[in-house]
Amino acid sequence: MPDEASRNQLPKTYDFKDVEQRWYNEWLENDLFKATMDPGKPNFSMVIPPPNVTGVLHIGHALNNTLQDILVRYKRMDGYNTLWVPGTDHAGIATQNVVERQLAQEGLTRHQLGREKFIERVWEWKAKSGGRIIEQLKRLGCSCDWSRERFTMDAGLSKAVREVFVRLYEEGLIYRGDYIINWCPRCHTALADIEVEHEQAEGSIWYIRYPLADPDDKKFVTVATTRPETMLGDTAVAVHPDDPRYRDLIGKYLILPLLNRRIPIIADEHVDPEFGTGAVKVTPAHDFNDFEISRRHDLPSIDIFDKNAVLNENAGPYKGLDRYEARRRILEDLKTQGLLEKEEPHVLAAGECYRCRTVVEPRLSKQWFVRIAPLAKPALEAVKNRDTVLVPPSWERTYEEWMTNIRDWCVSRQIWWGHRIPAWTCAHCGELIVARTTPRACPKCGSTELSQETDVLDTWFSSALWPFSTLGWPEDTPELRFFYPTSVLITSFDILFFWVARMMMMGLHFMHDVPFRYVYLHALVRDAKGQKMSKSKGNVIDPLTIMEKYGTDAVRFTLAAFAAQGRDIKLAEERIEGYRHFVNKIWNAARLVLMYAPALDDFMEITREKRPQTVAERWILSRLNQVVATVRQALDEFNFDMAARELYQFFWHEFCDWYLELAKPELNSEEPERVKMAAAVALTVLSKSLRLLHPFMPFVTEELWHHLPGTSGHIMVAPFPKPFKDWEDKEAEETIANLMKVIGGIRNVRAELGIHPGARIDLVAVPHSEAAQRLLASQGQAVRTLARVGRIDLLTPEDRRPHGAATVILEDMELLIPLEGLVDLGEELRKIEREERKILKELDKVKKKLANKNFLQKAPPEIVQKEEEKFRKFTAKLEKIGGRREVLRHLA
RNA sequence: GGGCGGAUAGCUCAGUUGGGAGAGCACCGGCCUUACAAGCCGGGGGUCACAGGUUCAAGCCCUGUUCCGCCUACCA
Repeated sequence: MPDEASRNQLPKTYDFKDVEQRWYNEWLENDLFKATMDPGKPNFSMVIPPPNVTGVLHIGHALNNTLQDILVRYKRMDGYNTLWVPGTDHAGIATQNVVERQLAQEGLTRHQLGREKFIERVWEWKAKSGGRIIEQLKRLGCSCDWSRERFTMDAGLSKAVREVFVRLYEEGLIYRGDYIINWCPRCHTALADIEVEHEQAEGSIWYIRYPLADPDDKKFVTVATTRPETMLGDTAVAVHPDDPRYRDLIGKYLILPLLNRRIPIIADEHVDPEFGTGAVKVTPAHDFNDFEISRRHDLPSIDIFDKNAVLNENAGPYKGLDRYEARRRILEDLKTQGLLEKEEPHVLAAGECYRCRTVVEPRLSKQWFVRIAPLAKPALEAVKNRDTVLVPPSWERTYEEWMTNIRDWCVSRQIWWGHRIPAWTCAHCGELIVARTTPRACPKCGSTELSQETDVLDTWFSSALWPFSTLGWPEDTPELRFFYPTSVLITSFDILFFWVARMMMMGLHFMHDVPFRYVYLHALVRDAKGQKMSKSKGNVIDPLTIMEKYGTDAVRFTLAAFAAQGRDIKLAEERIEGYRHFVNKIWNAARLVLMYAPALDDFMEITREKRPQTVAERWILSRLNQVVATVRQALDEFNFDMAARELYQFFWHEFCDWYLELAKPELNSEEPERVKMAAAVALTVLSKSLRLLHPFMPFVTEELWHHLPGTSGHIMVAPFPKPFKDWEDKEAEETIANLMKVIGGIRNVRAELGIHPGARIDLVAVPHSEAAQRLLASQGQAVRTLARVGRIDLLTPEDRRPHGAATVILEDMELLIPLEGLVDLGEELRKIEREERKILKELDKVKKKLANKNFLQKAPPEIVQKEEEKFRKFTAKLEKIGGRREVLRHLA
């Protein structure tokens, strides 16, 4: 804690460098992030979307975790038991790839190392570099309960995975079977449908002739295909049963070119006679549709690829060729034999592995699947009846669409890093055993020769359990009872299906309740031009670099201010620079307020008992009140951008630009009571603003908090401001609004006439109402200070106006600035005529409305009243402008 | 093919029950005014994509069109 002298003396600019580290450590040392389980308080809990252990903090993480931290800090200050569970994901394929690349540098493959040694290597790597992203989250200021950090491969979480797998198997919701799946020839594993990405691209479609085995009037059937190389695995050609072109051929045989295999012509409803030639080659082992057809017609499957998508012995002369080389050769050979009819351009969307971008190969193999329909149904219902609310709600339809058309989930992966599937096969009798613990002997035949399934589970299988596995499930822990379901999940929309949907399914199935009450889906961070950031494009904004450069608070505030619902964030470095200026503004406002802190002695903040005196004081407190309400509501509704903008606008343009300027005369007054009151109001607004800002900018607010008089403890656990009804003051707001018009008008005249900002000018004011008189009487000091006015003379509307004066005309007031010689009366006349025309136009619109009977009848009375008020104001202003115009015409 | 979102100032975007078009940045002009030049003061700039409709009243609601994104899909 700073001593009294340093408390009130701040350096001129804010240096975030040492501050950030210092306060983060202090929060940690004081256990301020730790969850409490006080039964007397409401709960707020979140689980972090676990970043990959391999990961490095990118701008998407920065956004995601900033938003979570804002919410959890807000709730913590607002008196909730808060729990934010952090952790990382083992990211099977990605992590395995990283370690394999390392091995490759040593000239090794994982196969040379063997499974156990390889896994050891991965753990070693994880111990050494796996914590990097966690450290980076700390730099971002995240207030996670680090004592509860979890990893998806931890013993506890692994136990949960086994429990879930076994239970689902016992319930018949997991099965093993030979099906066609997406195979990545580079990662050497099966992928789930959702892990395959489709990008449209220009390609070709080839028309190939398959000769009839017994030619009659027809010699061949032409098929169209985008993948000629798969013809080696063809076991039939299908046509639509009603297609007149082919009806007679059904049941006959074709000779598959190149391999000379006899294959039948079959009839299947699936074939679209309109497309291509209406005849489809059927390759059951390498195409999803063809696989379905083959099952309907009991056709054989011929796998022509090995795990690298290189042609195998079933490909005859093409054995050993890579699939693309094979395609070239096959097309060449067909051409030579006169069987290639034509090639046409064709748009297609080949599937790519989401981890490595290799084109995937549909492949028939033995895999494990989760039967999804029974799990998806309740997950769909939960969103429909709003047990879980998606924000923004536009995602509901997308979610529904996906949940309705979802297919069974392939969960087995042919890699080594992950949760090994708890299934064993008996070498003796072939029995399949699925068990929580390693079985010693086959329950059927008693043999001890059991071999465990070598596949591991999809990483998303374990992350689907995250909201309850991290809280201790399958044990019945106090945390689980206290914090499940979690309050909110904040994540990026692109993992809605990968992760959110699966957590919904698993949560409902195993916990009998949704995993979270709200899901807030934020957008992607793109570059300034709206392009996705990528290393290859070189347009990446690295959060660590910019945090280093502008400070963490500026980065966080920028991300929050741009986090509008349902829209991508286009981020440019200039934005962050702009918000760094805001951080500095806060710093300097605090410096000013603290200069007057000694005057406060015991008085401190404004409370119920201490009533503000001046109109400005009443005004700023009234505005503060509204801001408190707005910020709270915005955060409650996940409108982070609105909350941030409101705070920015209020603090800078109302508190700094107007209140502090208006307060300066008070602060420098000879009367101690006035100084005290002004300082107390300033301190109150500052203190509450800092608390409102703390969730967004934890560091600078904490630093300043400790310099404020009368504070204790840390701002991160100080109460979040609540609105205070007594401070509402519409009258003060109106007065200050009018004062701003007066000062603004005079400043405008000064600027237009090129009067030096330091020079004092005199003012002649003509009030046309009592309110105007009161304003001039009570706010003369403010006008003199903020508009650099010397004398203020008052005239009545009947008095003669001074010659050669610039004019400002308000609704109930004329302001004249006598500047003989400086004012070009001709220009002044033109200006006033311009203004007159503008008001006439406005007045015309109002008149039309008021003349409209329908408007008077149907519009709500308060709107009609408003229009009448406008009519009155415009007329009054016009009258004064007209008078002034006449005067100027005579003079000019 | 199906679905979703966007089009508002030069740029990036707010505008939540329909009721006088806003902010930040950029730009122009003037200021080192004792908190802040990372600042202060002033200023210009918009047929709210287009066409209809509902309404006393539309940036906002409805219909259609154009353009731009994204997601999804087994026309080979």
